[in-house]
Amino acid sequence: MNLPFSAIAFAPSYRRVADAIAARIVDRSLQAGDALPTETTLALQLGVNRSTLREALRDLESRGLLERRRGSKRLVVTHPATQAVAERISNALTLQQVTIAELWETLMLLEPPAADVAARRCHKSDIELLQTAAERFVAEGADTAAAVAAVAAFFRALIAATGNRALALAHEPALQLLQLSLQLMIDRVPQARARIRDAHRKLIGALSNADAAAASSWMEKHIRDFRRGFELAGINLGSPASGPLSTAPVASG
Amino acid sequence: MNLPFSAIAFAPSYRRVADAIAARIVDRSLQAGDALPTETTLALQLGVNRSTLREALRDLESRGLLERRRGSKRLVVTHPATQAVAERISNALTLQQVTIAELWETLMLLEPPAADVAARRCHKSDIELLQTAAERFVAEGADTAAAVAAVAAFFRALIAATGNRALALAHEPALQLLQLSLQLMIDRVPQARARIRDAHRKLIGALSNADAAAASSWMEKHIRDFRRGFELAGINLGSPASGPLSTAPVASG
DNA sequence: ATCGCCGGATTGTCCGACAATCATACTATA
DNA sequence: TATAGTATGATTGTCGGACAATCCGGCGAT
Repeated sequence: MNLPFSAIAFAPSYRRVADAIAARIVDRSLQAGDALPTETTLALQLGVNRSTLREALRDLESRGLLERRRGSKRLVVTHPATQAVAERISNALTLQQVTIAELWETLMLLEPPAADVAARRCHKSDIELLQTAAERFVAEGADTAAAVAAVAAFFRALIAATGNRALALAHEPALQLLQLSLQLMIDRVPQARARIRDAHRKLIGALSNADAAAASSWMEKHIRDFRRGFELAGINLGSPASGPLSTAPVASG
Repeated sequence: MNLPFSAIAFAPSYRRVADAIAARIVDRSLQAGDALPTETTLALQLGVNRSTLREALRDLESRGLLERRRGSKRLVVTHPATQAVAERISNALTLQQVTIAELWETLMLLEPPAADVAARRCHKSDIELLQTAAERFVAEGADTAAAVAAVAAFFRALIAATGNRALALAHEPALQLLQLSLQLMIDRVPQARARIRDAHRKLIGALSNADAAAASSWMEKHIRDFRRGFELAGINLGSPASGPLSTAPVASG
């Protein structure tokens, strides 16, 4: 019997350095908002060359653990923002060619019970956010992209009303990746706008009355409508969703 | 009236380079599995210095778009693995100090309807995976960590049975981050093992019979049990969940 | 207090270098 | 012939140093 050797792992130092810094962010000995020492001193402290350190910094930067304030030189410690993390996920899903059907189903599973929870918890301020999103949707006449953004904002506001950040992160990718299809749908299906507007109103009403059951069922109808809209618009539900895979220069603010 | 200037975005070239390469991976002109050119030629092609290029490569590497095969030098194009992406999310949630209650609630919303869907779709092979996970759970006597891993594997198998990858990614972070609490719970609550075992059996039965309603309701009981277990174990549901924030050296295989 | 200016500090980018390691072809040996 | 050993070249990881552009903070003038 030959007992198998476990492959020994050797990490190059740029990765060890990155992990060392990451560990200190995660265990909060480096607080969010703190400015990192300068590259030279950091390299000196860690005993590596500045080039090596910089490779590690790029790693951390792309993990969302570090970021550079606009128009500033120094790197500051940050915690990854929901939006940024979700974008990463969206990218991953896009690359795996996840279908529109899968994304829709995810929303279908997630949002109705989320609406239920939101109805039990939401405060006045949450309602107001929903209201403004709904109004923005109605206000957008020609600009379909803006209208779709308003729809997404409505969903986000609703999830925010649950106060559950894990939930927010879970639904965000589906939201991001469906936006293009949604836009196409609204462009092609004339009655979509009215139906979405109505759904928003009903949902706001249900949440205002803390009527969980109503909120859930309206949300279900709302999302089911999406699917019907997709079909009416001739969108192939089996086709992979392409999200905002724009690797556009991010103006970090 | 002063019309606001939109802040002009200037991206340093290491980021532009990273985005350029990322774009070619996303639009599949660089297929997964392809080996990248050598750093020198790549730097030459992109018109930047090798040091600069390497910073970009670290970025891509940490996005999961590139990886280095074990014991090899060349970087190859990859698509981010679910596991890796989920780990990123878990890290983000940890840093935001998401509470155990939030994670539990996410599972509570997600899994029952997922079980419903799974019951309608799952094949024999899916059932077998569930079966082995359940057996592994029973087999693990003393090793609580392994038992918890088996529980997680059961959940993963169930979500896999839905055939929905977006769903898989959505529930993964909650799964990862609850593992520690779950372990603690199983250690402290004697009857937990038996209840989990029973839940597994009932779920497998429901899925075998394609009984969606039963699957959903058993799953709901299963997860509700977790909460009761947490309370019995004296786990504070309001406390932030600390996941496997190990920045341990990853032996990429 | 606000504005403009200046010197030092810091980052972004480049160049060149070298040891360690990997890939490969070639050779020797059983 | 198949396996083990050896030599050679290519590639990566890491280093040191360099320099322009830009940011920061203080100082003086208004």
